[in-house]
Amino acid sequence: MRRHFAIISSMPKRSSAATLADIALHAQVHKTTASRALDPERRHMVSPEVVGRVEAAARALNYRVNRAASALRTGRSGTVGVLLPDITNPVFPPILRGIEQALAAEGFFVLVADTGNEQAPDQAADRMLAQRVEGLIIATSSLHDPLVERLVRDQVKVVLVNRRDEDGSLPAVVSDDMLGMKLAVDHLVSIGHRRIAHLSGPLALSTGSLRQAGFRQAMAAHGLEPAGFAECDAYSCDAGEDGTRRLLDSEAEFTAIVAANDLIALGAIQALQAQGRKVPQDVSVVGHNDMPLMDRVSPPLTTVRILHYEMGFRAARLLLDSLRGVPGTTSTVVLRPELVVRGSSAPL
Amino acid sequence: MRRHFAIISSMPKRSSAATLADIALHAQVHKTTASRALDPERRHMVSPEVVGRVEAAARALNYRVNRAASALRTGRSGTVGVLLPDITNPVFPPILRGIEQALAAEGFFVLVADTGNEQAPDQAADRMLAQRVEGLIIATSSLHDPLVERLVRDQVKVVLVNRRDEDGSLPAVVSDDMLGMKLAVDHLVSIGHRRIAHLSGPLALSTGSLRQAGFRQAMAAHGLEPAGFAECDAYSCDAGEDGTRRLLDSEAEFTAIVAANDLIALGAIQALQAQGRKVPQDVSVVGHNDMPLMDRVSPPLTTVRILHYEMGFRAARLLLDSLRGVPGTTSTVVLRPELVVRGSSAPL
DNA sequence: ATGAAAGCGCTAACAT
DNA sequence: ATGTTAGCGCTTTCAT
Repeated sequence: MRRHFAIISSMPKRSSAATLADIALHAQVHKTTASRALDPERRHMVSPEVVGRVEAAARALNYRVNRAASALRTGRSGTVGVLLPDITNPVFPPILRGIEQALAAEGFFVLVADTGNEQAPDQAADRMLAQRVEGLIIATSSLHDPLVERLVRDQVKVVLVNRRDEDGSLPAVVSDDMLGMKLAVDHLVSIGHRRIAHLSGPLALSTGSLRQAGFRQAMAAHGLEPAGFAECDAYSCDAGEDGTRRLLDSEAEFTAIVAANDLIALGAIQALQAQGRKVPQDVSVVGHNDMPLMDRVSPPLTTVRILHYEMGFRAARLLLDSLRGVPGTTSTVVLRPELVVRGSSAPL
Repeated sequence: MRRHFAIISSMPKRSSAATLADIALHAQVHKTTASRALDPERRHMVSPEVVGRVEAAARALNYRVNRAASALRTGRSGTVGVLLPDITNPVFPPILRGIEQALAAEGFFVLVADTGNEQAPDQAADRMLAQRVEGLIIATSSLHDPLVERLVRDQVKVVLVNRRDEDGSLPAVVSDDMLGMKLAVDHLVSIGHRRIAHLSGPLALSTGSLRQAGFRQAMAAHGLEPAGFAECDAYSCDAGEDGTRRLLDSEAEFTAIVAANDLIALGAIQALQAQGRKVPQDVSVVGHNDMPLMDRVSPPLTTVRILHYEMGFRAARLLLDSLRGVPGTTSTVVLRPELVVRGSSAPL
């Protein structure tokens, strides 16, 4: 096309974007030389004077390398895919931000798929692989995830974030879920609670399963039995309300609830108040995650703070290292959570 | 490479990903035919029987089209860039989700850049253009945005979301900011308030500017003068606290505040309470956006609900139409907000 | 230090 | 309905 126009007349500028050939022409060098001059990694092979000419030409023609072409040639697309279950869940934005900033610093881009309900993560992953992403960061995985297993079989570079696989064989960046629950239980015990119930997340997820195990272990360490238990089928307020109603119906007696997640905790508070039980006077509630705004809900939520941003950032770094063949990138990074005491828990 | 291996020995399967040539070989057709058979748009040119053979081969070899190659050939990358100022601001996740789902439905991918503080949106946009995104959805633009002007000059397809440009010449999907403020003011007036102050957002942004104008206009319609005004330099709790302190220092007398945004409203409540003023008994506060969790903060926030998800969804649709050359895609879509009355506002 | 040639994998245009 | 040819724009050999 452009060539065609060029023959007809000297076009005003470019009918489409400038290419290396244009730069080469303008700077009076071969396009190979132009390519080298514009790449910091290979610039040293070119005389400073030529580098100057090429850069000037690139600026004059508003040149931008065509990543589709270089991706085809080199096999590197400069993109990484991120699979999220639901970006509107407040846990994920800071994770995504950490991922994005770690990758942007190295010139990589993030392709995001919010796999939500309708669209299966499998499809999203396949489309991403067609886009030739160099690796995948997955926040959607369950303990036994067929998708993840398939990806690993296909030798796709994968890092899990916020979730881990059953046998811990995949690189993952997570918070110490067992420790988090211990912090919550220890806090409640220290202010006098003995009858403590647990609202778990989905047990098919590592977070749900590990936090439940952490709860039981922490209780046992104090010589206590769980005073009640209900599994919530999602990390949402609704699921928390529902789980709490089941807990109340079971006629379990408890003075405190440890929830697997802040949203579940908010649902629990809602359900308790609907039954006339005051939080924290009648029942203390502790969440997990310390999502944004948890200091401003009513009552302000006592919770376990997780380093979301850092989780995303380190997951991205782990993937970058793995792409560059740095050894030891199969390791799992476990971040240390901390307790944040607010108004939803009170001495018995 | 692969060719090389193939000569040495019959490799176990593929040393790298299968290509069209592999499929063609396997299905005993020319690769052009294979290409046609795998593309729904061109499948009709191929006999059903051959389509079957090709599809079987593709499945057997786990074939995925190389988008880098097809992007180079067709000039279409199947990606769209999204520029966000801060994904951790709760306004943006639902917008991003709407964008993502509208685009995914058409086989497009989203490249996200969180331009935050450090990295200029300009750089992100340039890198995206190098990636050959087919268009850009921008949520970061100010009223006079040099970046947007440059992009338009370069004929980049751009849609603004949640923000608009000064003269409304660019396609944009926004909420009716003036109407939103009228809803807030009318509500307060209807429950007896007369002395109403405004905490605006940054006036360089269309939302800040239009909401301020909407506030003044709505007040004037009731024959009222603004009882006080402060510009907040960001849409954040901190900026809201700061603005409220300035309002209080100015010794303006008011019984209600209309904030340009929920986070600013939360900051205002914080600052008022710190001065011993109760919300809503002493001062009513109305927010804007109805971010997630605004029904659970203390007191539950009266606010103006914006259709964030739909805003993102329609912005993406607008861009898709524009990419396909549908006429009339320069139009601006204005969505209708609605008032949500909760506990932060009360009769005088 | 620079240039020439080749080809990544795909699809559009042109045969047959 | 299928095949042939060519080339998108880049970077990696391999010369010079």
